[in-house]
Amino acid sequence: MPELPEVETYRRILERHATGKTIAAVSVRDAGVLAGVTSRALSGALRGRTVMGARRHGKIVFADLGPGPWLVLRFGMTGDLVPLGAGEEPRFARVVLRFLEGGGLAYTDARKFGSLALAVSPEAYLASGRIGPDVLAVAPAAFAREAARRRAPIKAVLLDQALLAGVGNLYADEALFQAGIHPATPASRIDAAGLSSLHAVVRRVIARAVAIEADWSRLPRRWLLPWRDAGGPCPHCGSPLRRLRIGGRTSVFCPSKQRRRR
DNA sequence: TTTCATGTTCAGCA
DNA sequence: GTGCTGAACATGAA
Repeated sequence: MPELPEVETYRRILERHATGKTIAAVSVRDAGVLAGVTSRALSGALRGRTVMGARRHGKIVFADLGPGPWLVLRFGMTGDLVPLGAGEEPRFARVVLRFLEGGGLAYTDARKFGSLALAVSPEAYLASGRIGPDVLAVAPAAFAREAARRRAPIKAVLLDQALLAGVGNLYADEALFQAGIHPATPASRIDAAGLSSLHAVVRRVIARAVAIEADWSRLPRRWLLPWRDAGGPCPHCGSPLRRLRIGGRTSVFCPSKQRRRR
């Protein structure tokens, strides 16, 4: 279940369960999740290396293995990172790492939209893809300036990883809900102050979700997300929530709180 | 059986 | 070249 808050919990899992440990074995159960590397090359590059730590940028996790290439983990729609005891192997495990000291980690991904890759460094990897600054790190003015020249719906702009890395479909809906902005509003129709405050809302929403470790049972009941799937009433005004397809993704919003502008 | 899905990428069009 | 939209990817769950 990976947007930035979920991916941050994966980073912590990696840090907690792998830091200081040495990779003894790499089992690729489905090479379909490997990007730009063969099973053999991945195993060769990882075996014998010690995990020094883990970084995150947007929805991407980088495992620091000391001198040599970094391991890059992306989670697609259904990726997860699962700590393993001896002999365990979860459903949908695609790659399994076992540590010399015992235990292991499984990279699971039912739909296989995620990927594992090797990179010279996080910086090199990010520069070669089109990944913008992490949403928790970028300055509001920079976001407002960029977004103001887009004519696409604000919802699509929030999801553009080249502009803001880390915002996904669900938290984008939450932020627009809290900001009172209709998801189909052309970004260029929102003034600078509106874009800046939207940016602040996005950061607050994502920071809060990180703080509760992306545990949805702990989401505030006044948020949209607990009610989003049920199509249930707006937690503020009771209006039936509405759904709309924007930029190929489903948007859920409150038609009364988020009025359409054009 | 059909529809939908927390992401990314690419072809095609204006 | 630029910006935008929609399809495709592979698969499980409702």
